[in-house]
Amino acid sequence: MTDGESRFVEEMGQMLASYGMTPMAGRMWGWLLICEPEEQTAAEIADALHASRGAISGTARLLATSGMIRRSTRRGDRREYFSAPPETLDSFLANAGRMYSQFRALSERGLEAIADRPPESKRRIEELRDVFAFVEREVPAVIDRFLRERAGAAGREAGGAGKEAGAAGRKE
Amino acid sequence: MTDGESRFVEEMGQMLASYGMTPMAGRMWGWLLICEPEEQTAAEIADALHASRGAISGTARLLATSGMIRRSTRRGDRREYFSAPPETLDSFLANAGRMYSQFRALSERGLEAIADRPPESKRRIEELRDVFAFVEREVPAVIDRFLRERAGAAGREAGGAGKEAGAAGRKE
DNA sequence: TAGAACGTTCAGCATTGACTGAAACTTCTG
DNA sequence: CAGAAGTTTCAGTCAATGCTGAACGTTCTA
Repeated sequence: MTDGESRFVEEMGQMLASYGMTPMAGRMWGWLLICEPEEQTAAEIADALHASRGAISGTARLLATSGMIRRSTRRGDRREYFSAPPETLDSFLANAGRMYSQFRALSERGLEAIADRPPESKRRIEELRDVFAFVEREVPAVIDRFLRERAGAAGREAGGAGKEAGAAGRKE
Repeated sequence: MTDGESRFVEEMGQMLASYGMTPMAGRMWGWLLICEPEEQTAAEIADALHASRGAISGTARLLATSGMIRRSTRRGDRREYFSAPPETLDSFLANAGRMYSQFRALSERGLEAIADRPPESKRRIEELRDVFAFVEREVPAVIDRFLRERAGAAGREAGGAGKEAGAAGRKE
């Protein structure tokens, strides 16, 4: 792993850590986004990240459960191969979007807790609920729109080498 | 503070903590969203949350810096009053939206780190950059639209019960 | 100018939780 | 079946950090 790659992997670790995941989850995801070949075994990942097998195992489960990586196997090979193909991005974004619904739900509960207050007193938390309800609805629509536009106009942007992979009709 | 209020405050603590802030920041913000009167002194907050003065002081600075609460003073009163009026929501959302630009910037750097790779190898991280660049542009627009629709459609003095969240249009 | 009220700072404590490394478990090969 | 290769589990360690509480600094009142 080059210096630049290592820096990227480490920064991804810090970034995901700052959003509630573990540093190792960020490092592993970051590595799977840039590694070559695309699919890597647990041993290869542990080696690249200088991490223990145990850490890789637990982290792999975490990432796979939330859809951020994919695990696959090959006939006659007991090893598991991990990868972060573009499709997993959808899961990652959906995960990020979940934040909005969590806040919306929480503010609903807060509003119930002060249901007997005069209207003026409920203004703050009602605003919170309304804005999150709005964003909760609209952000997924924005992401959908991106995926659809991208699927339609393939290679509109720079460096458009291998971008024929449509976003909408993901293949296996 | 009633049981329901206490539960809300505590859950907000956990939620903001899971997104990188401290539990105390979440508790304080949650409390300022539902407390009565709207403006509270540091002493009142410390009392309500059973927290030390030191914790309130540090947390208040954190929240005020990121725009999530407002500090105000009154003539002839040395105390500071804290509040979380609806306007502060904008800062909170803008803060949340920063996540997208951080990821976009990080993936730019990752892409630079593997600039010499064959195009096929860069596909994953290019997709990451593209989708975040798109969301980074579009999400603020969505929020703006909400704020504008609300400002236009909702009479602020028409009573707190106005839960009309705007949001009518675009989704079919 | 005292004295009081309020806010801030900081060392120390306690908790949390991420990671390690070894042992147990499972699956493939000879 | 026996051994090897790979994965998971888990107790223990260690670093990170949120909070407390007391000391200090600052501003207003009598």
